Amino acid sequence: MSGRRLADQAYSGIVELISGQKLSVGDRLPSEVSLAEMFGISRTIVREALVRLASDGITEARRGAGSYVKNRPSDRLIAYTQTDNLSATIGTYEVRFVLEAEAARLAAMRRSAADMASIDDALQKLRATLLSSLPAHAEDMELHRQIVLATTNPAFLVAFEALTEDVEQIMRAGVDISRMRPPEVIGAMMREHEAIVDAIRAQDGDSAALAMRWHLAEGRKRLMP
Amino acid sequence: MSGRRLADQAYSGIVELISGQKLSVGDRLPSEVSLAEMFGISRTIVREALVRLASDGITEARRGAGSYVKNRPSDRLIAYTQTDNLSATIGTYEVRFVLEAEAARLAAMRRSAADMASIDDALQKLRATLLSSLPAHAEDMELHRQIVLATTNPAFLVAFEALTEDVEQIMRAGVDISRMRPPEVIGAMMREHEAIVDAIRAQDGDSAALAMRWHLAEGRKRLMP
DNA sequence: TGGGTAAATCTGTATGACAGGTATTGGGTG
DNA sequence: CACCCAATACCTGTCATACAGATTTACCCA
Repeated sequence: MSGRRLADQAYSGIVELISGQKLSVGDRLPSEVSLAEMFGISRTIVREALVRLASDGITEARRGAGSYVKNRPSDRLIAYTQTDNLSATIGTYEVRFVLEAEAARLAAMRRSAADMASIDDALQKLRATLLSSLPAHAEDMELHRQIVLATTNPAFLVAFEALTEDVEQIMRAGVDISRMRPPEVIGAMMREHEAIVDAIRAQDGDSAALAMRWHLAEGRKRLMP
Repeated sequence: MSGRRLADQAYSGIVELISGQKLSVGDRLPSEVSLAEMFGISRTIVREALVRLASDGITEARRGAGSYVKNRPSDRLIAYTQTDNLSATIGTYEVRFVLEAEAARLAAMRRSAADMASIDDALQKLRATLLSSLPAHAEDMELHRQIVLATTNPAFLVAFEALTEDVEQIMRAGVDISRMRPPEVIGAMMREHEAIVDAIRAQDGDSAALAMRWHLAEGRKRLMP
């Protein structure tokens, strides 16, 4: 993938160490010095990889004792990064359907005035960017994010951000966004977003969820004609 | 919270630096040496914090140039770590309702024979642990995980794991699990899980989703009597 | 003014060191 | 022989220093 930095290679190496063979949950993995020798790099870099592994919930470091396997990285999750962009994107949409539709419903039911202002602001910025024919992926995501925020449930945000990080990784890996926005589509995208925002404004949960589902379905169609 | 390690403090400090003041997306944050002096720690530790920030998608490091803000951490996400355990758990359940219910439906529709075997295996291990009156949180989560895996959609797993990591962090922070498992509850938990698994076995999506919703609702009740 | 080069700055990586935990071993005692 | 405790080896957390390679900035010359 992007293994330019040594720490990335070390990360992958340790993941393979865990996933590939006998290390199961609770097992101790080799000491930092051993890993450094194993991969032919310095302990500094091994530590960086371990920090990320711990941050990803795969390992857990115990001071004075060692690093331990906390959750085995699933083979399918690893395979995800090797899945072709299109099917990965489709899979992501499937989750967004259930997650964001419900988020839109809750947002409609709970939004504060301040939330509504943030959503309107994001919508306006999206409109401006869309009309200028520039890539608007960031603005699009920001609007969705503001809607998720309005649920006042941080757990929704956690799940949403895990997904978008994924999407962005896919995008970075090569999906051409600009291709999928012929001029006549821009108006449709805006109308879809406006329908969602209007439903949230009207505090109509069912309509918001429906509008979000519609919007995501249309978006998926645009990706796979 | 968990600020025992210096890198955690540095992480929070940098987040506050971005979130608290004028740093917006695209801005460069102070150099590693500056940050080290700022927090009174070594550059090594600053780097660990930056590695995690980059891993979390908040910053982006450009060799020779500096670290840049990629996504602003939302204030509510920060507040999440300071939310009391109970309401955070309830918030998580709200998301699990929509996410896992749909995962159960898809699992029922798509499961392979191998998936079914993994689910049965996880169920059996959960039963054994429950009957021995030991903490069974790990086994419980593993069963849910296997169900999510059976969707054959890695994006579901991404969202699910982001949530469970969160849940475990909450658990680690002090929720007493054993308290909430008086003997008469064990049978109920098993019946709920069996209902889900049976529906998946019968490839009945609606029943699976319903059983999962019921199970999560009961679980939430057990947490907040 | 414009352009190109040199200097300053910054991240990526390596090495060595020490403090303060944790696990283990081995010896002493009953 | 079994058990408890202390010495010891091992490990992570942290710091300081150094240098290579990339990038930005500054300056000088044309």
